[in-house]
Formats: sequence, C-alpha cells, structure tokens
Amino acid sequence: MAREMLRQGGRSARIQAEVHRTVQELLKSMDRSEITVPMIAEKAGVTPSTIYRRWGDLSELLADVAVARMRPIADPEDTGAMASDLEAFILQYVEEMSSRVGRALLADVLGSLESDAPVKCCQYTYHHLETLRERALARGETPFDIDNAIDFVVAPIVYHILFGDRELAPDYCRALVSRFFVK
Amino acid sequence: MAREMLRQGGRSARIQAEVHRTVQELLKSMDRSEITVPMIAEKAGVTPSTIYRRWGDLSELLADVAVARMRPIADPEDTGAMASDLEAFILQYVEEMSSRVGRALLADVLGSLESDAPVKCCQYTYHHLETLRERALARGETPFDIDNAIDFVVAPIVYHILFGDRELAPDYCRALVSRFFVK
DNA sequence: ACCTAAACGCAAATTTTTAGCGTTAGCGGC
DNA sequence: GCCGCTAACGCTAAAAATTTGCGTTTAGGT
Repeated sequence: MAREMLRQGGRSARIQAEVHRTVQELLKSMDRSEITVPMIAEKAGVTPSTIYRRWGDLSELLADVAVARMRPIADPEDTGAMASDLEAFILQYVEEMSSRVGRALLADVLGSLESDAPVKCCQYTYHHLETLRERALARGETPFDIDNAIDFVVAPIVYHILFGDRELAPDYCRALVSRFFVK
Repeated sequence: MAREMLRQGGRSARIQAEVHRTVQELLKSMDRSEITVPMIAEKAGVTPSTIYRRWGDLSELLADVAVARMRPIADPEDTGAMASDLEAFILQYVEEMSSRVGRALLADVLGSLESDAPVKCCQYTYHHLETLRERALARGETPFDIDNAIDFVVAPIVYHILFGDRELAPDYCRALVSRFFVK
C-alpha cells in the first residue's frame, strides 16, 4: 500500500512522521530481520492495526521509509566541472549505498516490487543527474546523456552493491566515470 | 538459513525436493505475497515447523528456490561467433528475467541479503559468460573481458528490470551488446 | 548390526496479523 | 465559527502464523 495520504495534516501526518522516525531509530540499533510491526507500534506510541491498515505489511513500511530516506535533501555538490561533478556524485552515492544500511535500504525498496518504491527511488537518481546535466549546460560544456550515465556508471555500481560480487573501491568508481567520458 | 544440507540423501532430500516443487507450483498460480509457509507445508505434505527449522522464514525459502531455479541447466547457445553468442545469451536472459516471474525471482534472491543467494545468482551469470569467452578463445577470436561485460551489458539490464524505469526492448539490448564490442 | 546425531512430526505456547466496531478529528461547506 | 462527512485511529477479539519443547525416525558412519 503506502498509498498517498488523503489527509496531509494533523494527527495522520504526526503518526506517519513518528512511525518513520521510529523505524529509522530501530534500524540503527538492530538488524532488519528482528524488527516487527508490534515493536514499531509500541515505540511509536500507536496501535499495530494502524500500521497494518496504513502500510499493509512490514516490507511496504520499510520500503516507504527507505524511499523517504533516499529522497534528496540537497543538490549534489558543485565542483566547477561536469566530469568532477559526476565523479563526486557517484562517490557519494557509493559511500551511502554500499554501507550496511544503504544495502538494506536498496533491498527494502526492491523488496516491494508491486509498489512504486523502485521507480521513485531511481527517479531521485535521475533527477540528480539532470541537475548535473543542466549545470553543465549552463557552463557551456557539452553535457552527457543521462540514460547513458545510468547505464554505464550507476547500473554497474548498483549491480555490485546488490550482488556483493566486487569491492567498490573509489578507484573503480572513478574509472567507471572516466571511461564514460572518453567513450 | 538455507544452509547446506548435512544429510544429502533419503528423507531429508525428498522433503527438500518436494518443498521446492511445491513452491514453484504455487508461484505459478498465485502472487508471491499470498503464499504462506503453512500453505506450502500442507501442499508438500510436511509440517510447517520443518520448513521454519530448515529455512528460517519464507523469504529465505523463496530465495533458495529462486537460486535453484536460476541454476543453469544448459550452456548458452552456440551461434558460431562471439558477438552473436553474447547477444543471444543476453536476449534470453532478458526474456527470462524481465517477465513477471523473473522479476519475482530476482527480488527473492536480493531480498535475503544476509544469505549467499545474491552471490550465487551472479556467479551463474559469470559462469555463462566464462563459457562464451572460452568458446571465443577456442575459435581464435579476441575474447571479451567478463567483468566489463557484466558492467556494461548485464548491469544496465538488471538495473532496468529491478527499477522498472525502462522498457527492455530487444533493440535496446542488442544496442548494449554492439556498443560493448565497438568500444 | 549398532551408535550418534541430524532431521522430522506433533502439539502447546507465543506472537503476529486480521477484522469488526465505536470514536476521534481533519477538511470542506455554510 | 459551526456543522456534517468520512478518513483515520484505538480497542478488542478472533484467526493465522511462528516459535519451542520433546519424543521419534532415520541417514551416515563405525
């Protein structure tokens, strides 16, 4: 579920915020597999049935929280040039997502395939790249293609994070970016 | 869990096979979100506690089944040339994985990050690419680099399957392969 | 053939999830 | 500002799923 709120103010919003805060709190201190809905409900001061009715089940709540956490709070850093902008963005992305909690976020988002969490999640990335692209245009640089950047820089990184088949050293990430630009 | 069986014969193996078969059967007729452990147990003719003790929980059982289903039963088709071999393999991979059940398989595998399901899963892909590479070597062709193939062909495809942000038309997949070879 | 321990079945205890129903409170119309 | 409508909540009981203890079966080795 995790449907759009019909009421966006007052008690409903407070509960949403409190539940989200509680989930994030719990994720810091314990593993995702030990978290239960009644546990969240108690710490958040609501009844379990509220959570079940609003989010459906635990995985959808976790996906909802994960998407909210991944929502960008600021534009990517402006380093003065397109190539270094992309590199900085990618390095930060890897920093956040390859950590234990980052991997859990990705898994939660992808765990509820029927919701729109995955699409939202990658729209954030797309939007960031769009920002970098427009910044490059404003500077008079020849901008990169966003879809290509996703295919050849972001996708490999996400793949290796998810499957855990390779160390994501900064050098490797930088190589992905530079290969993308020389091509 | 989904630990390696300490006993690989007799009753234990029969139960494993029967449970796997039952899960696959159920996945064909209903959505993953409606499947429960007691339901599987009844159809498979075992006690729920057996499943819980052996696999831990539903997501790990599903991951176990998914990995087993993804285990290659045959080498990729030999088309006579490296480029067309890779293209054929990729097209078949997309065919299998972008379907409703394929996406569910991927989600199940990635859903249990703590198990070794994800690693196993991408090892299968790696192994297939290795087969293609050795085949190319035997033909006297200049072989491709497997890691690069994963980064620039497989990863983009998996990304788009998981995030559902793009139609995976055959033309697009072919373009990925051909761009990989010209680079 | 016998021994040991892994794996299972059974059933009770616990926990989680669902569902009904009355109550609260956000939001729009007046 | 007051009122009506109904989404959203709390509470509780029922249903379902999960865990756990204990005795039994059975694979794998000696």
